[in-house]
Amino acid sequence: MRHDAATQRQSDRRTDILDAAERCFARSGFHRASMQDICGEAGMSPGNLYRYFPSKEALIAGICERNRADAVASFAMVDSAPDFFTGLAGLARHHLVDRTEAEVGLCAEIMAESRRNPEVAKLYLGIENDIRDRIAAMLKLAADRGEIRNDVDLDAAASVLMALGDGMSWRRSVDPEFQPETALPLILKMVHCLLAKSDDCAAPATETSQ
Amino acid sequence: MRHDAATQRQSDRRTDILDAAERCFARSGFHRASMQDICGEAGMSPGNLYRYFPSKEALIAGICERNRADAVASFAMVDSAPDFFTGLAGLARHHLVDRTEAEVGLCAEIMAESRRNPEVAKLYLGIENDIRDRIAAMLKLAADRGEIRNDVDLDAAASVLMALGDGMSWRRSVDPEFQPETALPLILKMVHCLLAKSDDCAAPATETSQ
DNA sequence: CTAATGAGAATGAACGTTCACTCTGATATC
DNA sequence: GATATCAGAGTGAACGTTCATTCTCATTAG
Repeated sequence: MRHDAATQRQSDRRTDILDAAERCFARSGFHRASMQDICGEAGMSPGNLYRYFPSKEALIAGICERNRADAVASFAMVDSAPDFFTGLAGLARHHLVDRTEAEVGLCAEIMAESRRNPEVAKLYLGIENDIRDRIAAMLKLAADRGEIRNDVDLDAAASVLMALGDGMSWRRSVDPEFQPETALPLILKMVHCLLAKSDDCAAPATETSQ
Repeated sequence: MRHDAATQRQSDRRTDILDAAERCFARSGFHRASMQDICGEAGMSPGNLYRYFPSKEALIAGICERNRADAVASFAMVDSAPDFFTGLAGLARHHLVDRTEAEVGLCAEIMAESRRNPEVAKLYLGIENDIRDRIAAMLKLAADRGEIRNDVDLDAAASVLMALGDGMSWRRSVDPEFQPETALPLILKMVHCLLAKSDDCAAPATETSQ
């Protein structure tokens, strides 16, 4: 089809623009990054950029959606983990340590923007609910398998895990002195204590530290 | 002295303005609240407001400082608590449940702003370090008293506690469905597991829930 | 030729801030 | 006691800037 080439080209252009916008947004935040900045970064004039995205809001929404896709993808590793706590540790490491400064910053930007912008809020809560569901499913599966205790409110636990992750991620983006590597083992131990069967509650105290 | 009356009056006016600004900021955020809004809320013309504060930045900084004072004050209750875990529970309840929507929102606004505004960042990190130090002191005291185990990195634990608090607070401000009351007992239990001496690790499992 | 692609100047609204001015009440002068 | 003088609280229209968005016109591809 002749269409394909043009459509593909359009899609590529959109991706280029989103890439440029992402760089600008991570650097300066949604508000301080002007369309002129983004145009400069994308090597494109404003008039032309507006042929691909109808507004700055649309750019922000586009960035959020890409972020959503990435976040959901990061759950793939969980399915291939041998047991619940190993999967959780991998997820935590990916979320808290492996992500670049820019990724963490962009994520914080989205969180902050969701407080102001209803459009972004809807997208953001969509992501969050999606992730919570996945975590809850993880917990459910682990409970069925007998890997964790079964007298805990799983939905509440999922919320707590998310709040924990958000808090750490946020702190990392705000406090340059914060060291995720130091905190991670403590967190894992804490969660282990909360969820593990009482038998092996005190077992793995400092296996990851030092 | 004749000065006193005038000085007092000036100070009162500044407080009035900060109150108005706080209401506007909590409602619309730092960026979306215009100086006109604040002037309206304060019942005052722009020209006059600028006689008391040199810029919008100065208003924001003023709000942050007041917030700092409040946060520090909330640690008073800890000193009067019978033991560590009781004090921590009170602190957590105050921080996560008792605070109004507006207070939580304003706090989130400050956190977000600190990512953009170096002035606010300095103030915010000042607050945070102050609080971390207090938490670390709490932990140290509890460790000395033998209330908690002594093989934990106390500074790291303080960071984790703060991240936990921030994460919960943030979530409350962003997700209307989030219920702090449900999550609180889980969190307390988790922290108890992390810090309590292994003997009574599994002891208070669901004492607060149900 | 015409339709898509692109550039970049122009537009208009929003906003923080300023400025020239008024109003009020106290103090000093006669 | 009445009047002139003055400080400073308060006003609100206007200014300059920033920024998202649009308009006009050139270039290129089919």
